[in-house]
Amino acid sequence: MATKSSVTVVAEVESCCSSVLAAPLDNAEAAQLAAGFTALADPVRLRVLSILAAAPAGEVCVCDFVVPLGKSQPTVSHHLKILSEAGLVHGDRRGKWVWYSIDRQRLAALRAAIDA
Amino acid sequence: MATKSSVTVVAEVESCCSSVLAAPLDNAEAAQLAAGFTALADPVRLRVLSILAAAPAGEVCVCDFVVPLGKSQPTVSHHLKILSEAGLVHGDRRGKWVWYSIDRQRLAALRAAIDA
DNA sequence: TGAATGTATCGACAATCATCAACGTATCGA
DNA sequence: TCGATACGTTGATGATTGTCGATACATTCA
Repeated sequence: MATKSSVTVVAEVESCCSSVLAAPLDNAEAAQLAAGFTALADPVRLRVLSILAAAPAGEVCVCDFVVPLGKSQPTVSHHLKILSEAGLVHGDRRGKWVWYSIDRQRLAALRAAIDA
Repeated sequence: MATKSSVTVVAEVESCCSSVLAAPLDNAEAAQLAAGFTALADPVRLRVLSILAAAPAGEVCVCDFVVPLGKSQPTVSHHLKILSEAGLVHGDRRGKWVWYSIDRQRLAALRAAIDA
């Protein structure tokens, strides 16, 4: 990971159509897509998405990640932040708890980027 | 990236069916998938795939990556190795040259992993 | 065999990352 | 207002990564 814009690279990946396999990617497009895949490039974060997807209500409270992931609460919070900044999940505060859910549209955008 | 198996994680991602959104991933499956996405999590490597996909013959000689990528030959070789170890590309030596091509099947396997 | 060319590897460096302990912030119930 | 609980942030640390120069390996041609 050489280049990074450090903050929200959220918006652009969504705007469909930038497929790796279609156009010869320029540096900027490549960096935006890479930021998305970077969010997926960690076992803990993939398991976060897996747990979210398997949740009946489609959302999971932060505290319910700690035990299944076997990671400390700050570490879980860290990964959720990265997923959130990549636009792959969204957090919703309700009282003391924050419920996270998957943004399947954004996930689909990444999937489309490596679509033939 | 905390955990790493350091060598070829090639074989398992291919064996279909392990979707992040279907089953609650265990550590091993998550690590294998993460290794695949790690290979995609770099702008240079995404551009490598893009250049390969755009090539009329479907394959590109190593030397023809250097200028468009704007990276040194060792760096290009390094990225090709990573993509190769992830099973996303294959190199074919012909005389002095090595021609690389995309393994679209492996790419499809990663795509399927984030499929709803 | 030797020179030239295309690739891969090695060694080193700066930058980034995952992780946790400690602390700060926010919400709820008493 | 006070104490308890749920999350987020900060700071530090060890490991990994991307990069390049130097060098080694492989192949072709003379």
